[in-house]
Amino acid sequence: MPRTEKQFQEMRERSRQNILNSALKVFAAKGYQETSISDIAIEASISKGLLYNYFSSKEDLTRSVMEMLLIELENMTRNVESEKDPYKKLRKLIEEAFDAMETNSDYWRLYSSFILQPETAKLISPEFISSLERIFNSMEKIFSEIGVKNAKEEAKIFGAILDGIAFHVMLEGESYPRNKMKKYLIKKYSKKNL
Amino acid sequence: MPRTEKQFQEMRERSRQNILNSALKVFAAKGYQETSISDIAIEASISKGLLYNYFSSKEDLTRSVMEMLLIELENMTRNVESEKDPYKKLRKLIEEAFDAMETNSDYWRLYSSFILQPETAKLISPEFISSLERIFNSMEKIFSEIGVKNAKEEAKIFGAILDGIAFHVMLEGESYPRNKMKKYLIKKYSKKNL
Amino acid sequence: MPRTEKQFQEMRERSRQNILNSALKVFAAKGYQETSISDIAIEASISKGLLYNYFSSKEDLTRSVMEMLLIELENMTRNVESEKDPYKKLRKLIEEAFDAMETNSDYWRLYSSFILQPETAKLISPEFISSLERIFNSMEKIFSEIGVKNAKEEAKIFGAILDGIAFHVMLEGESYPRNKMKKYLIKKYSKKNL
Amino acid sequence: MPRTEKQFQEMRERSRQNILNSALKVFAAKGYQETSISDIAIEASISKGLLYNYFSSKEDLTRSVMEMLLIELENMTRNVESEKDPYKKLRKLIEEAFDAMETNSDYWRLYSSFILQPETAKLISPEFISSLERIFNSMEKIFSEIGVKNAKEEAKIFGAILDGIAFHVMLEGESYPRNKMKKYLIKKYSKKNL
DNA sequence: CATGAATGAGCATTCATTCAT
DNA sequence: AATGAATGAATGCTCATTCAT
Repeated sequence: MPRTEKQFQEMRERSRQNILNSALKVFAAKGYQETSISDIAIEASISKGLLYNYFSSKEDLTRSVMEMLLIELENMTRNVESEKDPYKKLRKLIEEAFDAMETNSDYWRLYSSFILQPETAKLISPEFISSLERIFNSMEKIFSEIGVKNAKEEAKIFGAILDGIAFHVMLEGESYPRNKMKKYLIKKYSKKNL
Repeated sequence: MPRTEKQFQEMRERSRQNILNSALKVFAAKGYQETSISDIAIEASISKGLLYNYFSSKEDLTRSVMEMLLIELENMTRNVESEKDPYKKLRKLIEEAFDAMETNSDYWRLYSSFILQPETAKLISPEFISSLERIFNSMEKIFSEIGVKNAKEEAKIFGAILDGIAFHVMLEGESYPRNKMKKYLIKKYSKKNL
Repeated sequence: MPRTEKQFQEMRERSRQNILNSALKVFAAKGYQETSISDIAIEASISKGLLYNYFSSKEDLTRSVMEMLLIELENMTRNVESEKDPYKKLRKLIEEAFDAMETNSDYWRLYSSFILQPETAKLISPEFISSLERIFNSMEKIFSEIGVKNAKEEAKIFGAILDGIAFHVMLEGESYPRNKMKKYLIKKYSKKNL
Repeated sequence: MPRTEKQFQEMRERSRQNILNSALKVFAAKGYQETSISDIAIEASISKGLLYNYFSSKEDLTRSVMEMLLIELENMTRNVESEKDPYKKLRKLIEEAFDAMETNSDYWRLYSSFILQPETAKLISPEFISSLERIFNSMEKIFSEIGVKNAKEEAKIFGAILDGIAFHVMLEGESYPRNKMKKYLIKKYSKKNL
């Protein structure tokens, strides 16, 4: 009995996801430039040829990996929406950001380096920027709800603080006082101080 | 008759600077990995072989380029020391940072990507981190002079804001409201508001 | 439909042998240092890239070529073992050595130069020395069987004569009186004269 | 007062010898292929340019170095001529050969590898072969004086033994029983045994 | 005579991509 | 769909040789 069209599509999708996850894993571990198509095929336990059946080039694969990361980033901010209290939203944002630095530092590093390298930057910018705008907008709304003046600017500063700290953490590693800064930020952006 | 020792040294120094500047230019335009030694030699209008007369490897050249950038960065913060008034110091820091984003955005991008890519990061980290620490320390002193509580944390936040904004500017380019943010930050960190 | 595992293995083995034989040929004709990977690839009618699919480096390829030669050398002495009479063994050794000088002189030259050049010597020495020892041991046994006093030293001298002549043949080429020397040696090491 | 033509010639000759000795030293230490013109110029404490004032190419320099070695080799055998007794001549030849293996092993190795590598071999063969013939002839004369039958063949065998042992010593290094073999050969080629 | 900066062809090696099966 | 052998262009680097001074 031949497989149905649907089964077939599911198989393809699973295979595609397998490749994407493998690529992300190897990219994060070795860096983008140091990762060869071969490395990814091995990690995914498939042949190089098959990989080209799913992605037309290394560039195409890279673009898709970056889209994955983008979606994850958006999910992170979406989680925050479940909170009602805007102060709690801010607190959750801070906590999520610090958590990500801790547990997914390789991905953050990959993410940032994708953005900063001309070759990979050109693969994502448009989507990324609109995604970033959505995130800033939702932050701005939070500050508005709280009643902060200049909510737009404060949202941008808030975002810059989180990204700037992430950058410093990537740079200094363990020696950066992550915990102290997290607590300090939570206090600074609490009801009492805004 | 052979050239004098001094003549040779001058030739070497000129040639070395020519190569360093060319490398910086091409690295900034294309990114580190996409730049070949050939590209740099062409930009410098010399042969590949000659480049190796001055730098023993691509890594050596890269390290030297990064040292140039580091010195420039330190100069930037040193300028600030000429001010007496701590509020003016903060203002000058902000202005210098925004100026750098504007005029040297390629170099900033290169600089950040150097730090984020495993392969290039290892070439500079130690010096960079100690340089960063000096900068943070001088920021902390400024906040102390002003009398801000938690000067250490506030200095880190101040630095994170500047680097975070630089990151967002690299990302969004012209669409980022640099001027508005600069003014807002200057006001936020003025005597009236601290 | 993909090729079967077995088909791939056969392809690989054929290709590997092709490369090894081509390498031996070019090494023998031009010498190790003067032979480029390109030369070998051209001789083997494949791309340079493919060569690296089979051998991880020029060094690796060279090592494999030397192993081939070593095996051939051992086979030569092993043939001798089939004889029962120790005098006939000596005679056969002499004959085989002179045959090798004649038919495989390039390989002998390559072999010797491999051993004498620091860079290639390090690739084979251990195996070669133990192989040489085995050969000397079996020669010593022959002389012992014959009842020669100082069998060990006489074996070493016998080996030195063969290698020394080979060296002179490489040097003088056709002008060296190989045939006369072969006959003379056979007589010298015959039952009548020992 | 300008230098006389003669003084001038002497200076050039001294300079030339300096380069030749430096080249020999570096060739012997690092191997021919691994030695660059730069290495030799540094060893000779002169500039690369000046070296080309004395030798037109690396090949030319190499040829001259090999001629030096050849002359040294001939001197070695000429020393032997001072002895009257042919048995003592043989003994002295053996002793000189073993001494050379011990004290000048690097030069021997270089010498042999020169002969065995196609590229360098072509630079010397004709002179070398006639030199070798002279040496064989003088050996033949010694055996004739002693009254050995087949003096020509025995001379060739004697020479082959010495070269063959030198080859094995280069190969096995310290583990080769040089002293035992030297003594054994001296005895074997003494009045009592010939 | 003497210097060493400069050249350029050549080398070993890598890797994204193609393709016969 | 699936394989991995095969390609070829590109890369970092070396070095004999030349030449302006």
